[in-house]
Amino acid sequence: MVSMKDIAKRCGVSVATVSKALNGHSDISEATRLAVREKAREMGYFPNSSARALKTNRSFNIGVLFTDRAGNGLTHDYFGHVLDSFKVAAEARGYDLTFINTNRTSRKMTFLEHSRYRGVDGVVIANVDFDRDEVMELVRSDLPVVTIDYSADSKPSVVSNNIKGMQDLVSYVISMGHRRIAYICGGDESVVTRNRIGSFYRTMSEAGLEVPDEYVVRGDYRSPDLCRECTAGLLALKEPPTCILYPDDLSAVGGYNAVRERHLSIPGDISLAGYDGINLAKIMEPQLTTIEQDTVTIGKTAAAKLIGMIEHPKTTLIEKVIVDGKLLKGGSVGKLS
Amino acid sequence: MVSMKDIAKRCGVSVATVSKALNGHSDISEATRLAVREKAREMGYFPNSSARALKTNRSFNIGVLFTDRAGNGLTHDYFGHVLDSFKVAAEARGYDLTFINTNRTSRKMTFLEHSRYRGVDGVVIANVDFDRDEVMELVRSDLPVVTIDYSADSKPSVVSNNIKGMQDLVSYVISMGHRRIAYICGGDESVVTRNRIGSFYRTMSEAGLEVPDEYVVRGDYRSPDLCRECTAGLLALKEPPTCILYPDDLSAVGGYNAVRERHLSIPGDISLAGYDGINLAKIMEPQLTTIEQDTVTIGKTAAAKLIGMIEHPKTTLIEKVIVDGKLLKGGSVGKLS
DNA sequence: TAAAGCTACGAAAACGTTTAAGGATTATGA
DNA sequence: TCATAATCCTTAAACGTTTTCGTAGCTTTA
Repeated sequence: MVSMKDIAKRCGVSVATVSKALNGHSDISEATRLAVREKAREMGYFPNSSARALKTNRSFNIGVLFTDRAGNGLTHDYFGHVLDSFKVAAEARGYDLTFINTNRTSRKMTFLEHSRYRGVDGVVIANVDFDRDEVMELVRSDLPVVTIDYSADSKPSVVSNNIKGMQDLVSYVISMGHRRIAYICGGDESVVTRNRIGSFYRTMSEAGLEVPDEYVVRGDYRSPDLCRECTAGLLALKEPPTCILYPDDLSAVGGYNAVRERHLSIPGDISLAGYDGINLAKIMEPQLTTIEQDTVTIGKTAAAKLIGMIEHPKTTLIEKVIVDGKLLKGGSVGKLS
Repeated sequence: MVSMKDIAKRCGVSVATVSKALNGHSDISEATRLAVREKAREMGYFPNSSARALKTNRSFNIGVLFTDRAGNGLTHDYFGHVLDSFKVAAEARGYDLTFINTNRTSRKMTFLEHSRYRGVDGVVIANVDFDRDEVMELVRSDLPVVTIDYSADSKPSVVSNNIKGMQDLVSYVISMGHRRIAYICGGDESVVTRNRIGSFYRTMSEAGLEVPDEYVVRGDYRSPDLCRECTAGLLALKEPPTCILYPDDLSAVGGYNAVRERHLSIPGDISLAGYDGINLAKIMEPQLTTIEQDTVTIGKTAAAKLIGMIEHPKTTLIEKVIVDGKLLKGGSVGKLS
């Protein structure tokens, strides 16, 4: 590897001059700056990130804490897209991404210890169990952190507007003539789940519609099988709903299956709607009505916030940014006369 | 951050002794070793990875080069699972993962330059365009590299057994009584595509079956829409196939849609089969017959190979490891009398 | 009792950077 | 003409490790 020392030798200047020339300090003449930069380019020089990090305490590396029940959140469509967008935005500003959600190492480090060990400049957290001590230790630390779809007082966050999303979806379904609307909701106690349930009830109530208790059942996220069962239960009611809402698009597939097993048609006999707007929703037949989350904006905004905290800690607000989703009208919700 | 210097001070020994005690060198007495380790634990010490990397040229960091046409391969179900498995295996051996497939940085680095800049110990490459100069530069470099689903002479690789997979699938379909089998294949010129096509023809031929030219059409990977069109074309033939194979499971969804649009039934009127065995395949109705790729083994093996190259360069073979998939019999392929 | 060999530790250099402080040369001003 | 200032560069220390080499003090051996 070619180092500054090599460039210095070839240019006949000191290492310090090379450093300053490359970093654009003002006490270097235009002539040497150009000469050094040219030689550096010619010799294929790139800085050693470890040395730089050691000296400056800046690694230009961002820690990623993404998990789901299955493991690392890498196989999760919605969060995969969010991460993707985050990555593009971060890289455009010179940051790389390193996973810090170690599954099991020899010596056990907490997430915070791992972050310090790797010297990351900041951490983005999404889709984890925020009740875990380890996670809260990180959130409460002095490290720049941004959380996605969860808000802590101490750190900025980017959250999807689940209240408005649910409201838009339910309003649309009502506008299509439905009165008996059921909701298979997520199985956890997260803010996301609570907000969606709350918004569901409120929107229904504001439209003057009753929601029988048996219309709101606990399903789970990304669980087509469980949601298939729940759907079967709803369809077996003596007064079944005319439309069923699911916690996410993947779960809605379970609904499609339950309906088809009974040789019913969508949306002729029953209407269904999902949430998230992943690719799958667009290729289902009939196309799934859903709320498309703006993963690009969420990821990009989170990256901007985190890098803001890193580079301008004084002027970056600890705020909660709310990103709206978009109603995607598919054929899965039919018009009731 | 607590450093070795702090521990040294508290223990009344030199920094060198602390380093050696923590790293288990033999020229340290049992007594001091224990004392140092205890203090380190007590003070919450963790090494500074930058300093260590700078000194030892070992970062315990692995570069990840995963892309797809859409971007970073993070939203790709099959490779997402492979990466997931790789990650678990690598972390168990103390390695972290950093992306090196930078989309666009201020100063443009090649993948190799980026790898050296970050000082990664090795790189895992999957699902990229291996014809790109940048990729081949990396593959041909002296850096430890392992490739997935592609083999270069100079580096070990882990590849899915597409030949056997296709053979198993086609044999099964034939055993179900099908004679007129069509194949919508991938749209690129990759080894994966070539091997599958070759295996398809060979298996058909060995069974004494003809394959009309119009039965093999160019689709594309993960493209339900294109594959829906191709399916429509096949169904419109004056002698349509009784079974259609797709390049992957997602694309098969396009097939399902095309069939349903025509009010035909699966597998009553037409049988379909996919490839990959992603979660989606298991929740489709009827369940999709497919070849389930062993993503866990692929990822785990790749990690073992790469770490082998890093830690024991002399004794690690530059070999091609072939991992078999598993036939998953769903209801989408029916029995023909 | 002296030479040799161990054992357990420390001093110091090195990895590749950044940066504060200082020094040499030239330009400016009275 | 001389002090002062500005410009451009160098020296050296530092970041937190690892590792080579040296050595003090002890034990063994003959």
